[in-house]
Amino acid sequence: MADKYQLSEGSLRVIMSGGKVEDAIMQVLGTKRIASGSSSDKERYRLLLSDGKYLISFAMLTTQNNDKIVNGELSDNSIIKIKKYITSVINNVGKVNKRVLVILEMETLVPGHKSSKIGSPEQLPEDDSEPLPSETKNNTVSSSTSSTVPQVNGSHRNDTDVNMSMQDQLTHPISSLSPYQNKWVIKARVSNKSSIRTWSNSRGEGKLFNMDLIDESGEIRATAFRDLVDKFYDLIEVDKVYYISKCQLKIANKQFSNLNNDYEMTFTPDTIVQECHDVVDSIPQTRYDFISIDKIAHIEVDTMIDVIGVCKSASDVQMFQARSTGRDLKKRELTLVDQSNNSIALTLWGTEAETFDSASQPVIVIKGARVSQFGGGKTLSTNASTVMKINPDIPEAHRLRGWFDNEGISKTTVNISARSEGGGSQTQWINVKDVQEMGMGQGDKGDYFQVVGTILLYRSENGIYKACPKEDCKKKAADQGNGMYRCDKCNREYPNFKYLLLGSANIADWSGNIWLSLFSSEAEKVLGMSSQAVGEAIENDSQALVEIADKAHFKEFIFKCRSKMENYNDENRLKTVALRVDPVNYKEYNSYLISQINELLN
DNA sequence: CCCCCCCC
Repeated sequence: MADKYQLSEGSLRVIMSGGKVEDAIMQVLGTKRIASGSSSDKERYRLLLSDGKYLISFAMLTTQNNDKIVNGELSDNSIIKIKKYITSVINNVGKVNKRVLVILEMETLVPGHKSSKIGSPEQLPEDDSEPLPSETKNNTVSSSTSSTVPQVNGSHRNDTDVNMSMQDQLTHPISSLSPYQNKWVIKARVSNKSSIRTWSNSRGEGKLFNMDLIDESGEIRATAFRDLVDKFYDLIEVDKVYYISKCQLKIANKQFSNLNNDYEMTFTPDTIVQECHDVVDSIPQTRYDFISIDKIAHIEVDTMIDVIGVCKSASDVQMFQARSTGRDLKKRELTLVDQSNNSIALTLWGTEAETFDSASQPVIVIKGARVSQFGGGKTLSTNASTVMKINPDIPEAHRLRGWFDNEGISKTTVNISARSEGGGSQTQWINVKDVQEMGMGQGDKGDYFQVVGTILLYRSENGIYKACPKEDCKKKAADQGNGMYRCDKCNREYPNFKYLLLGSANIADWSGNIWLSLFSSEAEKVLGMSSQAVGEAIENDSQALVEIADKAHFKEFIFKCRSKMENYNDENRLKTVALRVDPVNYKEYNSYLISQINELLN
């Protein structure tokens, strides 16, 4: 198998003197993990690389390729094709300049175990080409890429000296920045810029803003503080490309950023930022590491993730006071769904919540949402550093749109934000006959349980009423006969009302049947219609609910219920309310059945 | 040097 491929002999000599070789075929003779600065760092790997004639030990993989080593695809003797690379000359004080090869994109042609060492490659001699003038002059770094080699022609421009000094220089890939090497210039696109934020705490006060910088090799977050905010905030514009140098690097705190970099930068008084006016198509817009929604169920709370989903529905804006700060808050909860047929709630805040419009069911792309947990389900929340894009022009968004419009729209989804009653612990599964037999509803708080049941009969009589229009008030409104509706609870009259369903259904499983009352929101799910739509249908045809209810018959759901004994006319009656109705989550239900079977076997 | 982002 290995005979199929001929190594690109001599290509290392070209590449390592700044030249360009397309799709060079090389052999990996060794891999070595580079000691990292901290335990939170991503591992970095250095390769011993041969072109059959020469070998170099200064080859590095960008961390995006690490999985190839971890999964064993890339091992000793593997033959690879180098599809995209950058070289950088690193200045070692008092020593000869060293050129490093950074592999951005590669493909494994033959795995190591199916190959053996080819030829007798020798150490590539030290760079024998004359160093570029800018390298000597600025005592700094340079690089060339396989796709865009910056032109050293600044002397013919009418720019100022400062401009020329920046633009003449060859640049350094973001993925190779580290705190141990501070002579560099990057050429990066600003993919996101925060607003100016002020802080005040025990260590002082000030203002700051962050930006996300991106190039072909990777991305990094940069922050400017205090007077540097005044100096740079207006200069830096989103989507523009800049030459940036002389920032301080430090270990990134992963808790607050989802950028794929172990480090982040801080602007200093020496920092230089200069706009790049060339047309630079090679620098990407934004990098995403999308996590499919079903996988979020297993992701640790407080992790920052990127996600893409169709906004299937959204709540209205809700206003409340923060318990801790007393501040007035506004939120809106979106339901996102993707090809995994799972859905998750995403909370937007403030202005973003107010202005969001879900009517067209747009594709939402989020970079850096925080995973949180509520009532046993997982949810997502945006924060100050989150970037949200609506219907962005990226392939993933078009693919998702196509899926949703064609099939996703009609599929039932598993809601991973669903909460189980009782403080996050699993609600007990029971059979319908047990509701009576277990003596449910004796306590004053009632008993909670869930059943899987089929609707035998949905009662259509008195299934709807005109309620107080105030949000969250469910009181029946009295028609005053003059176009006004009176709510006794709010003690006022309104010119309007809202329809609410008064659901009642008989559901059955193998063991028996039981009558349930349903909250309006849950009755809507069973009927597949909003209360308002049902109300309007009845206005046109008083018997409309009979037909609507008939469509719900023989449908199967999970009913999460509360049973409580109530006293009616001196007679005790067990009342059971379906607090929540969901499509059957077979994964969850089957694991319950399996545990039951195991119990029987023991 | 921020990094709070809230609630059910």
